[in-house]
Amino acid sequence: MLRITRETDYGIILMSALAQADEASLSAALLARRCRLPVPMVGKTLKALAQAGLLISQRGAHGGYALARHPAEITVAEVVEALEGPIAITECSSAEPSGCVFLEHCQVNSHWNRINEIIRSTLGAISLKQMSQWPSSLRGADSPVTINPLSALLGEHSSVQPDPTRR
Amino acid sequence: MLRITRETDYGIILMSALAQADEASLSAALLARRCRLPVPMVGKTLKALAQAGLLISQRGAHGGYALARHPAEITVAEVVEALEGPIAITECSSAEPSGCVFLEHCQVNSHWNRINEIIRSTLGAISLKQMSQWPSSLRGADSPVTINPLSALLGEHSSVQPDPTRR
DNA sequence: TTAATCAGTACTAGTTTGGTGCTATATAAA
DNA sequence: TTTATATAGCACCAAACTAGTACTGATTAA
Repeated sequence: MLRITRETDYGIILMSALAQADEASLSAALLARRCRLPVPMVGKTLKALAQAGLLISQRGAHGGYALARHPAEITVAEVVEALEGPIAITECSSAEPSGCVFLEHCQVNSHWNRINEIIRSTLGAISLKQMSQWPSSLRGADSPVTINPLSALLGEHSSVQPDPTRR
Repeated sequence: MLRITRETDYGIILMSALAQADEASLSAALLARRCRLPVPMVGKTLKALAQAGLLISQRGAHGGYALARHPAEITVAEVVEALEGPIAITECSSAEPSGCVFLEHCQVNSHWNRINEIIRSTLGAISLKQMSQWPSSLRGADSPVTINPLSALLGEHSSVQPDPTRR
């Protein structure tokens, strides 16, 4: 648990595929084939990403989707927030009022806010360029974000590869 | 989004209440009253936490629940995992095989594993004792966990208190 | 024996997720 | 101008999950 939705998973995969594609723009159908993902969901996901301004769409023949910015300047946090809304680990971590009248004597709320901030900045410290490269090159310092808890761990953790299956 | 369930939220609040209670043991009904949470959900949540070994339950009159260990030695990660199962930000980050046959040429999977590890160790670096204290005392160094991305941010971020409502 | 209290299970309404289908609109090229 | 190719925008659906309720049984102190 504590999981991103499958659509967000798709979103990251698709954006990564665009980041490392030779072509400037790719159609939804081609992207689906290249990433081996179901076509309808790919269309839906790309639409949402375009609406959020992370992709630029071109209609009509020879149309398709292209990254709106350089992959080093798009963060994982942006993609997650485009597809799931603001990152909020609890109801009370979100920007909108949650309607809880007990906040004033809630001891754990501010701690969750801090935890939320760490998660947000962790995801904000990883660029699409990094996500689109194979693990060994993750150490490259092309992230645009300065606060970077990720860097504290990179290279110190033995990369855990738990199981040989996906989806 | 990217949210813990409300039951987990309750779980942390309840464990924190136990951590700072004068009594060694509290009944579900009393805890519910003290935390202003719905009684049935409190009972359900406490049962699950006891089953996971984080609480010790005592049946019968004058029974109730008590922390199984010292609050400084119980982490937020443990509570989350007790109520939601293993922390896995994607299907493929979990320990169980996900059945995805494309893992071998999935570029983003290993990156998610690293992100997952950061989130897990962030939650594993925060003790119940810390959660049960008011924000200013969070800086105290009583966490049993050595790898601590939290420490990189503590004291540097201005505490954001977004909205005055909860639940 | 009795009242208090946890254990276990089953159930339900509502929401979210994952996915499908259809129609409208835009565009390049024949 | 027509046609094939694409995206845009809905509306819809089944399955799963979440949050919460209800009830019965077991345990224990007084």
